[in-house]
Amino acid sequence: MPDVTLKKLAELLNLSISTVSRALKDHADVAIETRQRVKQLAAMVDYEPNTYAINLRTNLSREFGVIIPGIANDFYQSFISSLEEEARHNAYSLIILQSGDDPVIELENLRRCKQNRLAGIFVSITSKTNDINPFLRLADQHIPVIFFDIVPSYEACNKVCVDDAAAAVLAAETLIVQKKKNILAIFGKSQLSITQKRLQAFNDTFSKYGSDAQVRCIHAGSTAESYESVMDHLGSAHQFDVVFCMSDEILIGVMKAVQTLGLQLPKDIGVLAISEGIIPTYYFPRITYIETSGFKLAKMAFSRMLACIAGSSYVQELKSEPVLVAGGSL
Amino acid sequence: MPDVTLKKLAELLNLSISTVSRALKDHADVAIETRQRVKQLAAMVDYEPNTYAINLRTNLSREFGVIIPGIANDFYQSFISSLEEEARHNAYSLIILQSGDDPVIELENLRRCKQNRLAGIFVSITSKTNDINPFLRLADQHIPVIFFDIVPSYEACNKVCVDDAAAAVLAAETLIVQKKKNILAIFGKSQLSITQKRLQAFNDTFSKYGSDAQVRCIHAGSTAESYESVMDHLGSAHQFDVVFCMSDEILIGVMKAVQTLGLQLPKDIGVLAISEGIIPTYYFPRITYIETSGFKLAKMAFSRMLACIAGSSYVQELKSEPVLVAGGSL
DNA sequence: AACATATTCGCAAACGTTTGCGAAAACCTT
DNA sequence: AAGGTTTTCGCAAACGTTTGCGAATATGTT
Repeated sequence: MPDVTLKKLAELLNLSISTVSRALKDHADVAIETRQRVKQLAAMVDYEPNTYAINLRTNLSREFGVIIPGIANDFYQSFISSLEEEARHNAYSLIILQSGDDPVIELENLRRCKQNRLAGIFVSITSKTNDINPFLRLADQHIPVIFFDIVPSYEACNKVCVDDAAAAVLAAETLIVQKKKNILAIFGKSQLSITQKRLQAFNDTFSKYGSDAQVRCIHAGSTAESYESVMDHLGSAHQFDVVFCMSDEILIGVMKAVQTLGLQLPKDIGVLAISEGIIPTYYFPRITYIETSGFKLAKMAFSRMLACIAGSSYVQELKSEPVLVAGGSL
Repeated sequence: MPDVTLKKLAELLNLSISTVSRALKDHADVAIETRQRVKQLAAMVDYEPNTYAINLRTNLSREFGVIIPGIANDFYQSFISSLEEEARHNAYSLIILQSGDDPVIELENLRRCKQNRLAGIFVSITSKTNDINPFLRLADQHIPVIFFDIVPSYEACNKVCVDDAAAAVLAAETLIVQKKKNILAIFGKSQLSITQKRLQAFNDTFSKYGSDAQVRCIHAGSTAESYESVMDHLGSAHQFDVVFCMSDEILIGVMKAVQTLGLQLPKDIGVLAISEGIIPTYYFPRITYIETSGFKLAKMAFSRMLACIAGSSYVQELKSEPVLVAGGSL
């Protein structure tokens, strides 16, 4: 039984296509009993409206594009998971496009979003994206673009991201309250804006409170580098009482080192991280962390998207407030 | 500058719509120089064909649906990541639908796939799905369905999954070769077919080789349960020399317990897991595991899908061969 | 120069749906 | 019973594209 269309239904019912169409959407123009006849048959033969015809006719789409560097990341995972739920509840679907942190593929993905005339796009740009004009141009085509997580710096556009500064401040305050005096703080690649923001706010906070803590800041570009650094610094007779990790990636390296050295948390060393929230539960005791959850961000991004579709034309930068989740590592 | 269509191009060039359409796809019926004129203008004004019109006209789609219980899972993450790459290279897109392990939502998602007349769908069913007829009926609509990972048991359908038995056999053989004598083996929920297959093959292998190893099999339905079990069994003066984990979920619980008890790998206890491959790298030493990678599975699933679209009508059950990845935990 | 063939292009229908508008039929109102 | 409303429905155009077919023009052959 191939595709059943409005035309077929109309023939079967001795009605016109328009009447069938209207009946199915409870249009007041068609008699109640006719509506029921139509709906009954439609259900019987498993009629499903052809989305392509609808989208063509209405020039509207119920699909959002999501362009991200890569899906294999706890943050994007929770973001997408949450976004998909929101979308589904609003009868939208999600199309996932990975750019592999390659601006060329990213552009190609953007082209496809445009070609598919999607209802809107969520995008987390690659670390190498420097021209965001192609994105902004979509706004002219009435395709709203919401940047999230990794967002362009200066331009006027819709952004939804973690409040990096607030997270770092909260981390620093936590350490100060806990009276940690010798802190090993590990940050990511120094050229990344996220690193710069967190590092700056972290250090500023210690100054602001006039803390006398010794803070040793180092950079690690990967889990492996993070591991090596910690092995070096915590090797023997170290003087640190806590390690701060800027990200999950770094936390993993730190915890590997902790295991290698056979250190006990929090007796031998404390650990505090900024994290998406999954990784900290993998260890004992559970790591204390500042949460930068993709879930919340997705909700914010989605409602911003709906606002844009509804006509809101002004741009806005939203930040998700980080919270401290206490584990047993401090 | 709103949408530019073939008609607009035609007017601008003083050509007919058909000629413009043909020119853009290098049809031999249109003069070489005309083609170039057309293409040039099209590039200039950023023309993008309207996908909806094309799909409607050709009754073809370049989108695949992916229905999974939930995206927040390392296995699905690597599967989707890999599948998206394959899709992109073949000019397809991926629509992600989560069923939240709820058969009702799963059915709803299926309906949407049908409504969108997708080119095909990949589905990993929920643990509670018992009627797969709705899926099979899509085949009548010429929408190929490829089941992956969690697949229905008996019916004739296209399945691509991990070779559970082979993975368990390989695990058992590894333990036998390493001359482990006291084995604590932790499996998932006993009613899951994946658990049954792995448990059976695991035990059978010890029998087959006439091993004299003591194997204690227990079940754990979650990471937390896994943690508790290990705490009980490895608490004090235990006699085990190795713990086998059927899955990542279980491995995480085991490793938490190992950390809680302050055990050193592999000196105090050995650990072997069946895993997707990410989690084992989070620990020191890296956990030795049998790999059941989502990447490989995705490639297999995708090529099977292409075959189906190309007309292959027979169904097939494909299994991905597991491999042993040596870490330092044995 | 006459004809055949090749090249280049346009007409028009079709895909399945939505929707403004008008027509027919039914129902009131007086 | 005549006019006015309301209810119920169908006609036809439109969305942007593809494609079979035929027409017009150009090219080749004798």
